[in-house]
Amino acid sequence: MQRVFVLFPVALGAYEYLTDLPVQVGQFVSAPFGKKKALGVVWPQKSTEDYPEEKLKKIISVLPEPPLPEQTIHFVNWVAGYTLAPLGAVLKMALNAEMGKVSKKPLVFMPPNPDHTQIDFSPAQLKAVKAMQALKNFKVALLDGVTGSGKTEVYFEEMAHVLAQKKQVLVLLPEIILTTAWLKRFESRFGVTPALWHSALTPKQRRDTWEAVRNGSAQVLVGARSALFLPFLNLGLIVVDEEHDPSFKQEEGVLYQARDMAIVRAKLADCPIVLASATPSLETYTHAREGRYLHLKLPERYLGAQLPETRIVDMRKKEKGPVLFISKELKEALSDRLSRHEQSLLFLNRRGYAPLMLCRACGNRLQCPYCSAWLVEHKGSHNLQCHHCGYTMPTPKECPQCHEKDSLVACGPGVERIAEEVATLFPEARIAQITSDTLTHPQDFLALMQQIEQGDLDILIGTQVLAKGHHFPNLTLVGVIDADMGLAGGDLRAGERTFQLLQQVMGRAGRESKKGLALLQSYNPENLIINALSQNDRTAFLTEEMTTRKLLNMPPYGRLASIIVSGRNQLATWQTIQMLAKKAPLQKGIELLGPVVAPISKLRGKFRYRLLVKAPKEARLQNYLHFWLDGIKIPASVDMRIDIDPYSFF
DNA sequence: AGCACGCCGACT
DNA sequence: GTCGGCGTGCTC
Repeated sequence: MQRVFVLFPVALGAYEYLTDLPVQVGQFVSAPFGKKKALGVVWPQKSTEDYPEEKLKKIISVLPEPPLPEQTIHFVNWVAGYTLAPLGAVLKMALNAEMGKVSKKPLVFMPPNPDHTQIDFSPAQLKAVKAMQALKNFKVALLDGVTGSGKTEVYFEEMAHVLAQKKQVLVLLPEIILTTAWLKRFESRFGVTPALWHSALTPKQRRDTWEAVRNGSAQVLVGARSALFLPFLNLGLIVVDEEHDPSFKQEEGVLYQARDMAIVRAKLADCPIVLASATPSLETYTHAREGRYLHLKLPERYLGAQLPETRIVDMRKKEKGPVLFISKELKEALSDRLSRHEQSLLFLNRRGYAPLMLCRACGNRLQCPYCSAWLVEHKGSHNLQCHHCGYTMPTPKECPQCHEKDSLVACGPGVERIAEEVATLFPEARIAQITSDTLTHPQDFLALMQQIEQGDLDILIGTQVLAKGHHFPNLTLVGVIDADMGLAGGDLRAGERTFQLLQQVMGRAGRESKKGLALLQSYNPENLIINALSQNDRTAFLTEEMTTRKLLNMPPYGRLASIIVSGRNQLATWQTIQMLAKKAPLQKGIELLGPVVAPISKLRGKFRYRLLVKAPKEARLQNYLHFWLDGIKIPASVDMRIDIDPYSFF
């Protein structure tokens, strides 16, 4: 009889068991757990012998399944240690498949052919390819190139190089709905489609893909952030495309930044990792500038396509009239494109018709019953929606508070309202609204791309789903309806996000031989970010942002952790966070900010409070948090979670 | 009295 | 996560 630890895919730590079976670390076992039996993994953890042997239960059986690879076990341990999430919660991400099941007809992944196509590279591309191919062991490379500079072809070449060595490649992309265009490019380069990992897979696809990654038959796997936890045996390269994209930060369950964890994963595999972006995150850019990352630059647009001319439209000088959201300049530019049969894109990162409904009679603002957020009017679906929890109600005919009839007025614009205005200005134009409401399936996206390419549409009006990765050869005008929108709120990364998003959107204009124009409607035309965008001066933005962050000891020059406490009982929740704040140990250099009410103080019926821990870069932040929080009991009705390197301050 | 529901702790 | 125990309060 020996004592072994078993970790289950639930938000707990490993538990000790007795067994006389010959078990190895990583093997899947069935064991009694609580009132039931459960599937777990034999975990490498030394027994302290302090749990009485007579209380230990026995492992029931060992599954014939091959063991979880050692690197995956190390990775789970590392991520749990870093994020302070329960070990089992991290294991759950690695076992996101029905373990133990065997498919009769498993999915077969054709191997990608590294020599399927040969590409003619520009000198800059060739230089980047050569530099990457020289990397043998762990190294981070930033592939830094403007939209259309040919980053994808460059990292495809590195993938081909790694595939030729019979090693696996992991590609992380921000949002899977956007990958259809990417997959087409992959297929024309490698002759086959790669294995995919995303939330919409069926249980069988999930199981088969998991197994194909583990046994090495899936040589290239493309996925969203959770693909990082797949059991690669023989990983030779990781690519994180659009590395700056905020969707790499997981904001639910285990809170982690997939780009950062991907670097750790590459380190464990001792292989190179490529971070690709036209607008690198400040973190990545700083590492590259200070020489820790290899900085590969692709300065020109491939085939000489030009960047758009950019102008700020000062909305403060807006003329009086019935038209509200589209300026005279933008209207004229739209009219120009229509007469030349070229396409235009109007960008507004807000779904629906209006972000707020207000009663003219009593001043009531219609709010979500579960969140401290306004309900957004959606005319298309005749309802009001909460964009935070998904609550919907039919648009009322009267004010729910004072019952005055027809007193509700829509305040502010959403995509639907812009579309309405465009339809009034240009009744003959063929318009499409493009948001996550209208694009739920990858096929919809593909169909839309086709419509755009065939020239069936004149004006596209949409949110950030339009921002990235697509090549619209006849699109020559981009109008940003509200360039200031993302800058409000004072969140640490508001400026960075706005710059990255708008730079990407503006890059949609004029990608081929036709020169594009981008118009930025702004009420803050002197704002540094708006100016940097209009001058296409990334360095100006990055320099200013780095100076500010350095001055305030904010990331990447300092470290943050957020402690979020939430619960249905407002008083108990508030008392819990106050108690936590009171018990915070003093440590030189570590600052505690708060407790404060979270910016969205109530979400899905739960009240939320937050403490921010600010520490110097070299501080042992996790150790500090353990020292502080281990052993503190909080009421079961209150949830506490820790967000290391928080992105959202909601 | 009977039971539905929500809270709360245990899980080796 | 998932279970059971237990207290509260509503209904028959």
